[in-house]
Amino acid sequence: MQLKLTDVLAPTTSGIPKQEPLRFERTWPENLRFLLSAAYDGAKGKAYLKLYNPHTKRVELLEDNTGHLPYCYSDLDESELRAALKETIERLVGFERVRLFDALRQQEKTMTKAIAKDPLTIGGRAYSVREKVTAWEADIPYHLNYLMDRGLIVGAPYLLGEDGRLTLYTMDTSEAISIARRLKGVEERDLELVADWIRLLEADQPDLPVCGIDIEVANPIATRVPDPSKAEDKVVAVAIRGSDGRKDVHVLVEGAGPSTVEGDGYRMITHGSEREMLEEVFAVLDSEYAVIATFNGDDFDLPYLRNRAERLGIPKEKVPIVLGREGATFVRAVHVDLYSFFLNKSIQIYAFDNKYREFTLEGISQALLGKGKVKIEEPISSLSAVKLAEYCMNDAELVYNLLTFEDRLVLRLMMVLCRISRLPVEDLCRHGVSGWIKNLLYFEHRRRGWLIPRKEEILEVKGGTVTKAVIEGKKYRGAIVVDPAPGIHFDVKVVDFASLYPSVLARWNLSYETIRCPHEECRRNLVPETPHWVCTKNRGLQSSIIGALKEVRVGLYKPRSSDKSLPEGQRRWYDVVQKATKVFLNASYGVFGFEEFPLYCPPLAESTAAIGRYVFKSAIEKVRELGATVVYGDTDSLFLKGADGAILEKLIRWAATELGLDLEPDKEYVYIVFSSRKKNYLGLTSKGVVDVKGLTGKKRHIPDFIREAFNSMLQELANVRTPEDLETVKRHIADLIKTWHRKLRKREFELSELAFSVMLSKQPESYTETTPPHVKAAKILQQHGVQVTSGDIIRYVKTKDKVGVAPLHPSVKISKDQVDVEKYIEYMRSTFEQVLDSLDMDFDVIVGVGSLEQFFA
DNA sequence: GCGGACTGCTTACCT
DNA sequence: ACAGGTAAGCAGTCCGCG
Repeated sequence: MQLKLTDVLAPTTSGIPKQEPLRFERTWPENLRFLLSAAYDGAKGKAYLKLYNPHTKRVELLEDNTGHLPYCYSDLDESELRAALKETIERLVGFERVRLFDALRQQEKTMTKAIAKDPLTIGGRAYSVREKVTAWEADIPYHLNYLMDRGLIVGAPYLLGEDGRLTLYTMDTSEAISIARRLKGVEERDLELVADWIRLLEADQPDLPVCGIDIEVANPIATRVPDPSKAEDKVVAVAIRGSDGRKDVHVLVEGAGPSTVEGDGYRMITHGSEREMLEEVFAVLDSEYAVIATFNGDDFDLPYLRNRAERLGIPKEKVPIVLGREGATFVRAVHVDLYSFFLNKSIQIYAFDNKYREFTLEGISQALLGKGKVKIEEPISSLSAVKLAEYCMNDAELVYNLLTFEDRLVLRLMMVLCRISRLPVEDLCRHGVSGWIKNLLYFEHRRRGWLIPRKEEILEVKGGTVTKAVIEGKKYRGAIVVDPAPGIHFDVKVVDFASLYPSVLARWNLSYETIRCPHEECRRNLVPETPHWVCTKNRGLQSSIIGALKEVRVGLYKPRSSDKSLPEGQRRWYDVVQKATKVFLNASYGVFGFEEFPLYCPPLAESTAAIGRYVFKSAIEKVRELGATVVYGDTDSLFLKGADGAILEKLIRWAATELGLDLEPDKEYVYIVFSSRKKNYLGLTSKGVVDVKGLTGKKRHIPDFIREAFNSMLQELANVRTPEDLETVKRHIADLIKTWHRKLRKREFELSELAFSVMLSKQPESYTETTPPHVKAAKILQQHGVQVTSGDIIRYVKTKDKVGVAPLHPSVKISKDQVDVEKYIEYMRSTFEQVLDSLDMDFDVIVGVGSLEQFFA
């Protein structure tokens, strides 16, 4: 059955005119610039912008000429403010009465705007305005405030006028609206917002000159990481890998004169003087690249270089590094810290599909590039110049590759995320997805002339939650998981609601200002299972903006990312946009249930989940009414048996008309195996892939030995097409279990195959309640002088001795005899049982527990 | 003093 | 520092047992 929903329900996206191929390095007007970042120049007391000029391939700095100043709002009047701000009054320029829209109370409000000479007067000092009076919008970093007030979006192209004015350079609004109009499901009232997203996401992009850098420091104590704030030790190597082909590694060889040697695919430049070496490096970093990437440069490389330069007496104007409170950047380039970017959970999960686990250069590079660091046996300070050069160059190469692999995927992803969040790249890298959404919503408030509410205000006006979570300690009830029907089921079809929570947000007008709004007449518009109501008079801010983003993702970028008729380069770009929008949509509900989010609104998060449950339950009921069976379901997906094409079509049409939501056919399983456990199943999809969810056999911490044994079972299961095939395959599975079991018994394994690898999520000392095995192993490592920190993956094997575990590490000697084989058999048993249960098989019977055969094995 | 039942902690997963 | 829901292993504790 091939149900083509789009044919039934809505016009396809093929009705949308295809864009001309994306325009990289095409002919742009002479005054075209790309906005890369904004910053504050403390010395001049002014904001400035970093603009990339694609014609000269250089970054230009544009100082503010609008007279913009830092400010915040207060509900006191001028005289009250003057009295309260006596200590800092000379740093204030003045006060203005302003009218703003108070969205919480849905009414205009008069506020006093306190305008300051510098950002620290607003916040950051003991006498700052926000310390002395209740202030609004006083926590926004000044450079972000500046971008918001000028409506400027980083990552977007602008035309630079003679007067320094910047005009967004994109397709016309009318053109964007005509595209928006053809997307299905876009309401007339949201057309403009949808068009705005399209303009922004379709805008041209430059091929920025980029590089990756890495430094090495000679520290006398090998186990201690050098302190960048002191920068006491010499910088012995700096490597730069650039998109212009530069592969330079500068190495300090004291006593020797300057020389340039061609290394293996790179240039090694030796310096007799550290100072001269750094000056030469600084000159390159101050002019050649628009984007400079590091791995942990915010916390190490850049502050180290900056402070080391100062120690060496290099004049300030020759050091292009700017240190800020949150990190570091360059004067004429933007800094991208890949470490903090990859640390971002949303990036890890949604953009990279959980492909990397560890947040080290080695771990991430291995997972994404299939390459790693150069192995060295000695400490940095005792490496030969050539070895050091090779090591440092390789790291810079990895950094560069991480930024640029797959057609600059990461760089493009960052630039799209900047466009969506309206953040500069540096800020984007440093903040989590809640920071991104915060900035987007703040920006929209400013655009509309709305006052950004204070966190306490929202809580006071909107109140808390009323539902009870299933998990103790959670704030409200979440999604429903249907009990799976245990056993093997043939011909199962899955349908799911496309981006359920964002759709609910959009469809039910959910926003912090529309939930429990002040209008009496809206109180009847209740959210199921709660006493909350939703505004019927005004369109919610975040409801419309997230809704619009969802429409462009679903209507444009998702289909285009897999549209084989498009050129590959273009498809890749659409995949980047598709990924970036996914990250935003996925987080758009959760942030409102996150206490630290400045627009935290418990009833809003609670209502979103409640409507999600309502929708889900209604769908289950509808399935039954249509005569099919729900064999499993989780949050937004339904696994159906006995649902033919006609039933699916009816179901989907029902969801569209009755709920206004997209229910989509997802996978089809030839067969699927459920135990009684939720979030645990295995099935063969119609595409011939064995899909495994949640089973221990696929968890990443388990020993390779067990995973391999489990995978060999999956290979067998891939051969099952009909119930008849099952018996043969079950026999094969029994055989293979016997084989793997025998291998374990006879100790035919390498220690490394038996290693559990579990992440240490805190410092070992911080485990006060219990001492889990991986923590025991970590503590043993410490006793052997091995450094362990939070975030490390600890590898250990289970042993027969009293401790029960031994870390697997070169510095700890263990032998195969120490292994507790019984424990591993037990682990293997429980891993397999999750599947065998439902196939009417029994691990113990297969391996013959208590049998003579086993006794003599 | 010992073992089973139970609870809470921890990690990894699913949506 | 997006959310809640689920599974599993293990450490530690409670409880019964003349």
